[in-house]
Amino acid sequence: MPELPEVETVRRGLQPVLEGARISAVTVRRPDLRFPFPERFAERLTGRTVTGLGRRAKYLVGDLDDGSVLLMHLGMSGSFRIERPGEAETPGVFHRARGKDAAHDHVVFHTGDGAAVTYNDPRRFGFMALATRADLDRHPLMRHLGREPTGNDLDAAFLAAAFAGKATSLKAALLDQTIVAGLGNIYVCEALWRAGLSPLRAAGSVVTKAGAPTARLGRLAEAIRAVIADAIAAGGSSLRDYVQADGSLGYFQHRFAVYDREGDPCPRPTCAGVVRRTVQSGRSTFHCPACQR
DNA sequence: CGCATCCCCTGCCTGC
DNA sequence: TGCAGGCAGGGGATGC
Repeated sequence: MPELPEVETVRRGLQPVLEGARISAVTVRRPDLRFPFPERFAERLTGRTVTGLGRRAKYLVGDLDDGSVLLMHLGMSGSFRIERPGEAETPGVFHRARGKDAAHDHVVFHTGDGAAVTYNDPRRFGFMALATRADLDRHPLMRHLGREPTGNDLDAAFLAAAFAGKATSLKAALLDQTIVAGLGNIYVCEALWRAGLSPLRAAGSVVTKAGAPTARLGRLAEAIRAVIADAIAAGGSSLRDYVQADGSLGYFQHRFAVYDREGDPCPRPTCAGVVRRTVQSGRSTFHCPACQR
């Protein structure tokens, strides 16, 4: 999927269209995404006004004027596009550069002022759900989510407590959404490279026996926050097959330090290592064995 | 409970 | 050029 920075960028693109807008109609063209749509999904949204569009981890969270909440997850391949009458797609919102076949347009939200917001998702790993604002934190999809990687509350002490005693790898621990909510495969690889830590190392091994935070964990927390903040600032385009509506590719042009760079020299100036690909939990890991220990 | 594996689904890329 | 196989941003279900 779009990872957290991409979801945040999508949120910022949709916000001006959806916030304050009345939903005049909802079309569900294909009901079998990752999970079935809630009962009477379209009816429950129609006529509502969107009072706010937020984000929690990789979920878009739309508040409605009756206290209900629309949760949207983009899965691996979900994207939105905006169409207004007599206007091209709105810059700043990602859409797929390829494969954005109308066959995969699964949901269309029509607003009172004539805009259409279409959800497209070829792989159908995305989904939508309804909740209520009052119970949002207790909702099954939200309840177990861990800390956001965007703020200062992600620090060494928190990671120490979360990693203490864990035999699982640092890579797997950082992908665990109940610890840090919103990190995905790309940014975990990048953050571990920035922190100089091996993804293969046991998570518990970076915590002292007393469970006290280490300097390593301080570097890791800082690296995670920095990687995410940089990607959001750059417009979140980590995905080569996403473009902004003006055609620019954004952040992907930077490429990454290690992600998808197997065999390339490690970009750290003082390092002579070569980026290596391994598989952890069935997913690719990229790291430099020379400077990530 | 912690942890690893498998799977959902479609499209793109590589190699034969 | 066609086709088979591998791989992809996520994360829930299952089984040890």
